Amino acid sequence: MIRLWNTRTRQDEALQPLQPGKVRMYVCGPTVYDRAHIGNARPVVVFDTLFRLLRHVYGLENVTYVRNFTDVDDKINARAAETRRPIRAITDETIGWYHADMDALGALRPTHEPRATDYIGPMIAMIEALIARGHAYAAEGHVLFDVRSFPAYGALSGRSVDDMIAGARVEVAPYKRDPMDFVLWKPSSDDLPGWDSPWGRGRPGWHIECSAMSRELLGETFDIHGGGIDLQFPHHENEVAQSCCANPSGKFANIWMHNEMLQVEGKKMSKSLGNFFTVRDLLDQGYPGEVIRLVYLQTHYAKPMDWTAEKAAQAEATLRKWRMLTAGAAPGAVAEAVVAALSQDLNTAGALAELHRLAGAGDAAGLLASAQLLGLLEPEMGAWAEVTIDLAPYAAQLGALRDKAMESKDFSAVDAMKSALMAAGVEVRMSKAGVELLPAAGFDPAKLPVLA
RNA sequence: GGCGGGUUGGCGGAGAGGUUACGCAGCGGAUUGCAAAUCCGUGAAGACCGGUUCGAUUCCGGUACCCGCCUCCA
Repeated sequence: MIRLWNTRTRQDEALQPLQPGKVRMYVCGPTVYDRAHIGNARPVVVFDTLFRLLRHVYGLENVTYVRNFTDVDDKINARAAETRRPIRAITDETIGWYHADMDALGALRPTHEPRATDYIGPMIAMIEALIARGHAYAAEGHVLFDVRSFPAYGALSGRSVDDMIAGARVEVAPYKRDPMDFVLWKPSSDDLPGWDSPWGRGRPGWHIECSAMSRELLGETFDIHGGGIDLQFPHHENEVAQSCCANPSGKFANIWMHNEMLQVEGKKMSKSLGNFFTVRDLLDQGYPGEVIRLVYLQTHYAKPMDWTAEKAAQAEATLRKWRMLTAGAAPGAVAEAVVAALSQDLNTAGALAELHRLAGAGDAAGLLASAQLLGLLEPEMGAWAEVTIDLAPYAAQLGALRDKAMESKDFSAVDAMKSALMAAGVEVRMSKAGVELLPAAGFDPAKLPVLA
């Protein structure tokens, strides 16, 4: 039994699939105009982990996961104008980057990754239905959603239309009936991408794509809708309004899940503070994707997460240890305690504690299988931890120096070499049995001492 | 101003109304030429003020501080 915190009802609820035995999930994906930053990656890892849990519990073929690409947006248009490149070239390239970067974090590809521009027809149809039902109106080439026509508007994010207007930082366009009315369709000038519609050549507003694509691919109602908490308002609120008003059933997503934001070294990530990183930046700096993933999993998804270099170093040390312990082992059964922790509102930190327990008990098979449920210790993600250089000659030389020193009682040469090895991130183990060298956290072959 | 979230030991970070979280670091011991690794043992917490309770870090109320959204940037 999987329990999840539903931000819509503000309650902890048991996941009871609307179609018994089959789970359908929709997560808001990126607007593709630039590299994904590490904040964008958090929902990817969070919902990938949920996807993996769902597949484990319900079976691979019984979970449908949809994550969209927003490839029509004014940010993309601006990027195209500024670089003088075709829009499609920018979105195709960015999608390629996104795939490469998220793959590196061990995120499985969703079942469907629809592009908004492939669903303009369904969007137009949905907008027409909203007009026909009296929830939207056309004005000056725009189509707007009439928020006063949907009494539940604001319920998802816990606001009321009147409160929001009191806050009054809303753009009041003359053609709006109510300041909170939002755009479903807007006109495009000749230099902007546009599609023919009953309201003239134009393009969709931001929110309608998720309503249209989720209905096409998952149906009017589905089980889980996810995304960052920053999307709760207005994006998700507007999705709810559109879908509930356009769908004959009047229903939409059952459980809403929102992940909290990410900070860097205790501060909001921003370009002005110089703490803005893309996933690719971190990968290029030498942080393995698996290490980044483990850092993410250490914090419960509903709490703010802080990215720090210190955490990454600890995560790297942990993964090295686990990889060493499980080297050559075949995955056994996934530990029940790990599934139980994840089933409790995706308690990844609790699941990791269980992994530490398995490691402490020396259960390599259980550790491997359980870690892989979390997307860790996957064989294809372990290249970074593999020893690419043979340390045996170093061990031999250190051993020889040590043997000499045992007789002469002068250990200075041994200590010097040991220090050099440790500076290169090598763990030095000397015992009666001999000398053993292992790569440890921060291992850097370039720093190894020169052999005599 | 409106709405939402957070505050746990040196650091990170969970669960549970009463019994050891866990990881890293620390301390004592074994071991070691010295270390490392390993093993054994061990100290350390719940922002603040009230309330409910036999008992709260865990429930309720308030205060303070921090963060996010409401506005292009997640």
